[in-house]
Amino acid sequence: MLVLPPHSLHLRSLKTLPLGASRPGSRDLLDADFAALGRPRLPAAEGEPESRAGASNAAALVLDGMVFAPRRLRSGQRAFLQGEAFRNLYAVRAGSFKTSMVDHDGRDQVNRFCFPGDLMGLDGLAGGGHSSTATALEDSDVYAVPVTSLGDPAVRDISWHEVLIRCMGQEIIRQHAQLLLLGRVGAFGRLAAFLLELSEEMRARGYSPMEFHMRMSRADIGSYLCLRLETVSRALSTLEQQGALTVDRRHIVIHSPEQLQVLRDRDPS
Amino acid sequence: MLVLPPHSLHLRSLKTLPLGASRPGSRDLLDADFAALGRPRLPAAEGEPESRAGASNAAALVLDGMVFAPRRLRSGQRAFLQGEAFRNLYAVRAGSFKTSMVDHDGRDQVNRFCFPGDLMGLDGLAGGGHSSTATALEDSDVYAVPVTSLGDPAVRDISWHEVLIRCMGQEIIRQHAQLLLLGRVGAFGRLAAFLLELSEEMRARGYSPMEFHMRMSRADIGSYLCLRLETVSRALSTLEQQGALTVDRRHIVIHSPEQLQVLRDRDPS
DNA sequence: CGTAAGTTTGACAGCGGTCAATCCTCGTGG
DNA sequence: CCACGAGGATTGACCGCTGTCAAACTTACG
Repeated sequence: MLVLPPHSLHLRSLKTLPLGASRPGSRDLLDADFAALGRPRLPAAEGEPESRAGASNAAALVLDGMVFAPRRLRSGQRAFLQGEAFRNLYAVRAGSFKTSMVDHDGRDQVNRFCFPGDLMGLDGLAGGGHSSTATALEDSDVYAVPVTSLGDPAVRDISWHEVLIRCMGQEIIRQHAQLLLLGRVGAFGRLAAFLLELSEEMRARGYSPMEFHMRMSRADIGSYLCLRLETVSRALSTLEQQGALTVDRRHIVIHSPEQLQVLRDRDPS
Repeated sequence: MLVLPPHSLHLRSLKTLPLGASRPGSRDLLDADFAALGRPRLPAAEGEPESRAGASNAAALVLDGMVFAPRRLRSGQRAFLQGEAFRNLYAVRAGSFKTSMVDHDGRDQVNRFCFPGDLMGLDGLAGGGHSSTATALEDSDVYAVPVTSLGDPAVRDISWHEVLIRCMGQEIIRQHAQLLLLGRVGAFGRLAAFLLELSEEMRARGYSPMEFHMRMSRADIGSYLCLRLETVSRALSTLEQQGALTVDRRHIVIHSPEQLQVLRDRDPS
């Protein structure tokens, strides 16, 4: 049985707060936290001996039993499905995901892209089962956090509730900001905002914010931004012609973040 | 000091769950719950004697002190402002509100319309103050629920946290559904969805779902649906010409909800 | 090597945005 | 009581952005 070190999820929940609030070196702390949750392992049960380091402190005791072993998901596999009963929240340990909803016609809308440290499945907390599907964009690892940890009197922990409430508040703000974006700007502004968003995710995880690899397809990006994939492709090509960035397949090199910011902030439509 | 009867907010939190889950007569219960919170009163402090009926049961005791007297807001006044420190959640007692975000240019995006029983200000729970503004669309009453009730050990109540988590989950689902709508259908489908949404709100509160008065302007509707006000006006006129509804100023009579459903569900782009 | 999936690019049409004029309703003040 | 002005709503004209359809190309993978 794995245990949750103190603050690990709490720190993660603060990840998307204004960066000024995070102290330097916080990323290392977070990585350490996640590493302490257990080594990556394959889905097949392996009896590898568990290192119980850190299991004996107080916070770990309070949350003991709340987190299971990480699960490895191959690209395209789903952590949970829309309509499925709500059993777990999922914390991304490695890799990336998209969460999407499908309507009765089969068209699906991407709600969010998730990276290490992100919590998936919050919509299930409304009580009606999962209302979205989480699909791995590459081979990824997730921690499953059983929902029973919320209702079980033995595990009830106010701080864990507060972490959750904070995460959900951030999710709500994220969605509002997305709405604001869609109402304010056209295809170029939306794509610029998306690229800057990705860039920020990369920076927050210690990768280069100026050069990165997108794991999602053009169709996924289009769905996320309420655009057709052709429009996304065209806008990328145009931005490349304008010298704002270089795009090779899914590899992006940003040359002028300033230009992207202008498109995001001032481009009417 | 007013007290919160057992389940009152909890019942409200279930308001937007699938209707199949709500039992008949639930609306009367909800009204009774809100009525028990206190009579409507003007903002000026009036020393009218407080009826303490129901104050002595266990649930009321647990939540005692969490709810203040309702506040009367005139049309156009704000319950809270974007950027303001987060001090209260607000439960609508009577009237209606819009919550909106403004960007650096002053353009504002309506996120949601709120009616009696709705909880406003959930975005403040992320920890960074209010990220939106709540504006009364008519003379309205709200209950202010101090955020201190969340952190104060004396008032800590797991069920209250769970109510909040459930409300936030529903808010997240609502936003996802809105995104799905925007990506799927064009102006007519969006407007049809909006009218059916309003219709459902009216039905849930005991008013006629086929004939009602909209308190929001065309500009507000357009902002909410990511459309210009002229497009909203045009679409309304066209729907009227098609016989789906009658529109007189802000008074709506729906003649064919079926036609609206078709527009919402099947109309591409 | 062949098939499938993803991407790019082109042509074209239409929806919705923009600008503008007019109308209507309501509140205010003469 | 009426005149006036402001804000909201409607309608028209125009056009540009983006969706749609289609074809060609590249890469990945069996």
